[in-house]
Amino acid sequence: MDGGDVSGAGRGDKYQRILDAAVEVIAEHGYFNSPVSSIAARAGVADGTIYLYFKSKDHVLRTAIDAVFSGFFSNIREEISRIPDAREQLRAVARLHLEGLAAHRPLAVLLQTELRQSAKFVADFSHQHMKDYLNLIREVVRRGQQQGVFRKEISDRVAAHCFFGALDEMVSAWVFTGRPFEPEATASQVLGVLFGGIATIPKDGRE
Amino acid sequence: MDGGDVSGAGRGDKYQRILDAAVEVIAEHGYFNSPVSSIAARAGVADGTIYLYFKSKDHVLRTAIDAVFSGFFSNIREEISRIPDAREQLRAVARLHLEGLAAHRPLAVLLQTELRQSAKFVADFSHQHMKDYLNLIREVVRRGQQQGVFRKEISDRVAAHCFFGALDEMVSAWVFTGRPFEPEATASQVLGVLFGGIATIPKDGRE
Amino acid sequence: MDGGDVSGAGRGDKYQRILDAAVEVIAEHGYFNSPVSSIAARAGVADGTIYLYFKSKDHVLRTAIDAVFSGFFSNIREEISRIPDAREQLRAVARLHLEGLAAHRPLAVLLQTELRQSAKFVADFSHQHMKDYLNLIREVVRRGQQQGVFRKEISDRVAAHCFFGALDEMVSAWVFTGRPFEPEATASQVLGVLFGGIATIPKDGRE
Amino acid sequence: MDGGDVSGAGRGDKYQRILDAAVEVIAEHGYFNSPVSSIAARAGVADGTIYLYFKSKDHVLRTAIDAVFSGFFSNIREEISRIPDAREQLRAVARLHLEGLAAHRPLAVLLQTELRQSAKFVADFSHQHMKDYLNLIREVVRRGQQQGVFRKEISDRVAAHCFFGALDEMVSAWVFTGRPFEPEATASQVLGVLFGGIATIPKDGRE
DNA sequence: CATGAATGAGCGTTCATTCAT
DNA sequence: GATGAATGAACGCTCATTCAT
Repeated sequence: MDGGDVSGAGRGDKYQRILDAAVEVIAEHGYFNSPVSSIAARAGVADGTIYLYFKSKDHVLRTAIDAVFSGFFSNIREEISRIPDAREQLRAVARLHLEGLAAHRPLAVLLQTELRQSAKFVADFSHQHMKDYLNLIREVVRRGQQQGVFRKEISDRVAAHCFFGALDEMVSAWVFTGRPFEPEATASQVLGVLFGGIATIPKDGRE
Repeated sequence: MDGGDVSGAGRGDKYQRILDAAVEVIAEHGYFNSPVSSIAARAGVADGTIYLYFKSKDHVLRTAIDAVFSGFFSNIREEISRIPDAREQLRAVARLHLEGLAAHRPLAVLLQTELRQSAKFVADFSHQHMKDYLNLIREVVRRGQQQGVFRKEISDRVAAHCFFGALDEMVSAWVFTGRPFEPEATASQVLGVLFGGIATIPKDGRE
Repeated sequence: MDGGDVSGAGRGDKYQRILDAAVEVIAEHGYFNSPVSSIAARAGVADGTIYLYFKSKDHVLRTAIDAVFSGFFSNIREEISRIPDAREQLRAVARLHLEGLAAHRPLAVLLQTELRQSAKFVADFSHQHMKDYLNLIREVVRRGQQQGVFRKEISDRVAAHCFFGALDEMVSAWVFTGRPFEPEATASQVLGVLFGGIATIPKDGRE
Repeated sequence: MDGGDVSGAGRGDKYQRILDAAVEVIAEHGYFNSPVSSIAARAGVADGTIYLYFKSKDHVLRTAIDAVFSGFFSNIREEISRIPDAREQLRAVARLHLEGLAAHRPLAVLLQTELRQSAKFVADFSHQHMKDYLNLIREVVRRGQQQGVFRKEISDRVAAHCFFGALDEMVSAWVFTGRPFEPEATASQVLGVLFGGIATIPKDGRE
């Protein structure tokens, strides 16, 4: 495009404005309750303009989510690559996950809601992102097991799901309640639970 | 119009058939891709009949979900009340949670997807169920802490979220991948992680 | 046709009313300039009602035209079957063709215009009807040649096209000018030209 | 900007390129399925450029057709003026008509289809051309009647319509079937039918 | 002259809901 | 109660046309 300025109403940054508007509007009302006209209005463009940049309403949402995941992944991978210890890697993932979403609530809302829509939408599209993310976590878990810092008797798959599920739930709780959210502290607490476990006496799965 | 709700199982089984049909159809195609006429057809009733029992399409879904949660809760509460040990109580919750959903895939699909539609829907409606469920888990955690079997230094809120999030994620993984699911074994694995933690050396949050 | 159902706004004949309305509206404004809403309004039904009876706007037009052709064909075939002489058969075709269209101007307009739309529409659909009609005429021509009443040295294909083309043009002239039309007299004149030819001296193709 | 095809093709031929592109594109997809942007793309100009030369999409098509008819007429008039015999004049018209369209299939398609779009379009616009053409033919017929080579008892109007209708149908048959077309031979066959008639015994309108 | 991004009215179609039977 | 034909508002999307560059 042309050199876009940030001059308020914006000039040449329609593409990004549409993406942002879509995330906001859909986060507020849901995908199927968000007419294209609402997204256009929020973005400050005409309805038809959206179709100059995207093939369909669907495509707008997919693009927005793809962009988020891409940025998210490359960010995490980069940070992780600089950390040798698997425990610290997992800690970094937790922090980045929570910080990333805490920084942009509409996005978090969207990820906790629309991403889990009807089978078709999720299966065809966002499921791949989920798999990628989970695989990344599994790798870290396996690395920790090789390093001897994570217990070998637990499944890396299950551990990764528990880890992701716990983080995801913390975000959901925030998103659906709206209470203040402190990503750093939350990450710390979640890791406290997941690393050390809930039980006092190492009775379960721990001899 | 409807003059209140149809008390109990009602006369004909149409009421229940509509609920079942709604769960199935919506699980397959999603809420917004499930015309009322499809639900009616699946239930074997006329379109208009649905409005004799429910005041809107929305109401059908809400009622179905309410029924599920109610049954789920009373079931869990009853089972738990017979168990003295908090660890065993949590174990029972995990088992019932996974078994309950494993036994009825369409329901599981619906809970993992449609329940999280738009923030508004969740906030207005299903969030209350979630809160009830989480409170139930928190109570168990606190009981365990009093009993000395769960570590006192972790937040019961965080522990409950981690526990629920982990279970939820296992269901999601099943729902979105379709791979065979063994609730008993899965419950056991999840508890292995959550009770004992991932880490070997009690470094984190554990002295 | 139209002079029939004057009985109030009509009740259960919506199917036919939609077809009639479609023919009228499309004849007046053309297929692409006739919104479904206009057809619905003319038929005295709601927009959505049209989709209870037809799959699409396209389908309405196809159905109308199919009905016309079907009625037209069976009518012509029946009349022809009772006539032994090929010349009289051709005469009957001409008369029925012109009378049939003269009796329902909107239909004639539609056949002279929309039926010849863009390649896809014509090729896929109405072309088959045309072929059937032309084949019927060719058969009559061949029969006349066998009977010795039509010249053997002319191609039945070309003769049939000339015959149809001449009739078609007479209809077009009427449709586009709006001048009064006498099907009987016109048929007679056209046959006068086609049977006897234009030329006085049998110079051309006639020895 | 684009630095495209500035070479050779010349500067100011845009007007003609747009007309040609319109004929091609509309012949392929029909008027209403041919966005202005497609015509512009085919012509190698920007969408807006079309509006520098024409005041609407409609105007492009009208202009193209006007040009065709004008060229066609002046050509026919000139050729005819050099021929004394009315039979040969008619023969020339048939040949030029068929050759002219055979030489440029997109144009033929357009004339057989889009020209007959809606009654309104035809009535408002192309009908005048048709009338001119038919009058030209009628003149030739009358001339032949005066020369004694055409039968006086047939209406020049009807004869002209039959003649034009027959030619038109031959073109339609070619356009809609796509079979190979030999204008010279076809003209000859059509004239064989129209000059000499179909019937053997001069029974009809011929004593 | 030429561009092509932007506009927004208008389209075909769907579907939650109503109501006469 | 039960039906299902009928409604009409609302949607996603297209494209003729304009206008700042």
